[in-house]
Amino acid sequence: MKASTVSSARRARRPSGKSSADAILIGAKRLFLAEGYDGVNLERIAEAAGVSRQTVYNQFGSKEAVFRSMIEFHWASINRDDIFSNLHKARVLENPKAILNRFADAIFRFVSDTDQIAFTRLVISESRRLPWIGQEFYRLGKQPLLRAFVVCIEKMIEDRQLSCQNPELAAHQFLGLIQEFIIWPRVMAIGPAILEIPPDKVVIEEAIRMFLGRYRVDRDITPFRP
Amino acid sequence: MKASTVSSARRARRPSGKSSADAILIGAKRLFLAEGYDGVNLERIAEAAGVSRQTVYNQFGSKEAVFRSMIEFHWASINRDDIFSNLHKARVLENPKAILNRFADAIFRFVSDTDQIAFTRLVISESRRLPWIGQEFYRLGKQPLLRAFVVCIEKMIEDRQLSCQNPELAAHQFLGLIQEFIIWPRVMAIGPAILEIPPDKVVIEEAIRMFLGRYRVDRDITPFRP
DNA sequence: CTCAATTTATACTTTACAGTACAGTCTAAT
DNA sequence: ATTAGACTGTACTGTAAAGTATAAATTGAG
Repeated sequence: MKASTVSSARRARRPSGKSSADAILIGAKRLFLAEGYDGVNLERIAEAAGVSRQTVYNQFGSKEAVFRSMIEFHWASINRDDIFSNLHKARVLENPKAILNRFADAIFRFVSDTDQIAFTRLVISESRRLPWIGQEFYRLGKQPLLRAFVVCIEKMIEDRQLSCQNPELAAHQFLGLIQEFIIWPRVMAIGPAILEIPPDKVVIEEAIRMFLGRYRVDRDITPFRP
Repeated sequence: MKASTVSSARRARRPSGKSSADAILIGAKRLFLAEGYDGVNLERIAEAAGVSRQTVYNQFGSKEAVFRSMIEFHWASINRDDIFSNLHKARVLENPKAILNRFADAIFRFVSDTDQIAFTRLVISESRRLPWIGQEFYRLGKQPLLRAFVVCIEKMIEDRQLSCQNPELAAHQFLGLIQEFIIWPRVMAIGPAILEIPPDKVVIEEAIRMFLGRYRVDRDITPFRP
């Protein structure tokens, strides 16, 4: 019943540079992170990519395939080395406090550079439908961060700067001390924070203080007291 | 086209005892917690409650209304006093270690007695659609627990058992030290854990040790060392 | 017993979206 | 210039689920 079957196919073979697949994934990532799997349909993803819905099907075959590719795309686009490579380069004689500070800094960069808050929400929401996404989240996200930190701790133990039986546990403890303030309040609450959280600087400072209060080796008789 | 329009309405006016509304909420809670908002339709909720779908509409009007009522029902069914009333009764001379242990215990009971893992997942998943549920979760769940704990800490400070400038921060720190192991791994991963977490006993013991290492007042010259 | 409230079964409307089909059109490579 | 392949617009199917309407049936209360 439509008057004109004319004027279709304004573009064929994407002009140049990026493939349409990339454009789709970029749009899909933004939309999925912002509104969740069920909150977005392929129409909108196509629109966001400046592409027809049919093209999305041509390239990926199904919505779930788009989602899966988007996750891979997300992890691939993170240059982990940039974020915490220098953790490994910790000089032997460096201050434990400085090392911990650097790790905390790596966490911050990781969180802000990689949409971790929205991504965490997505993982939790969809891990029932797609069990692998929780595992990938750990394998590609948290695990490398943790591993790097454990290595740091072990180095400090070797250097007799720290006394610690279980470096893995200690690493988790430090993480917990920070995430409780930085990550979870934001994951739980959309929009403005519900609770008053102290400024990041204080959180980190206090986490380090507590951590060292437990694991620092006392080089003299007086206990660690700031 | 159906042969018989006979034999309908097997029951009218629920026999006795609980109203059908309660049965619906109980079923809804189980299903929503297990499969999320979108994962369940009212047909199944009605079925789980042994009630017709129409009755669900008669009683609640819409799916979202069922969900909202289910959340209220959940919080109403938690007897907070049972879980951590004795925190307030901490005897003046009691050991800080014992008090912390009791708080950790309260967390455990809270988590296991109230489906907190599944519920947390639900809150995170649906707080975009329903922003109030995140706030309610904090107001009715975490906040009371935290408040009670802060009071404990302040009491210990008065008794000169602890030295602490910011009891609220300290409470969060202790929480973080425990939740990192007990809550979040389970929230992130459906099914078997991905990472090896130490047994709860160890986690709590180490959290207390670290907490006291930072905030315990030293009554003699020797530093706290187990 | 009778009545009114309540419940049920069934059938219907509406909406939303995944996925498919296809014909027409543009561009790049040969 | 021709052609192959990528892309588009449009229209279609199928399905799932929310929500509505209604007549029949049941039961408790008076």
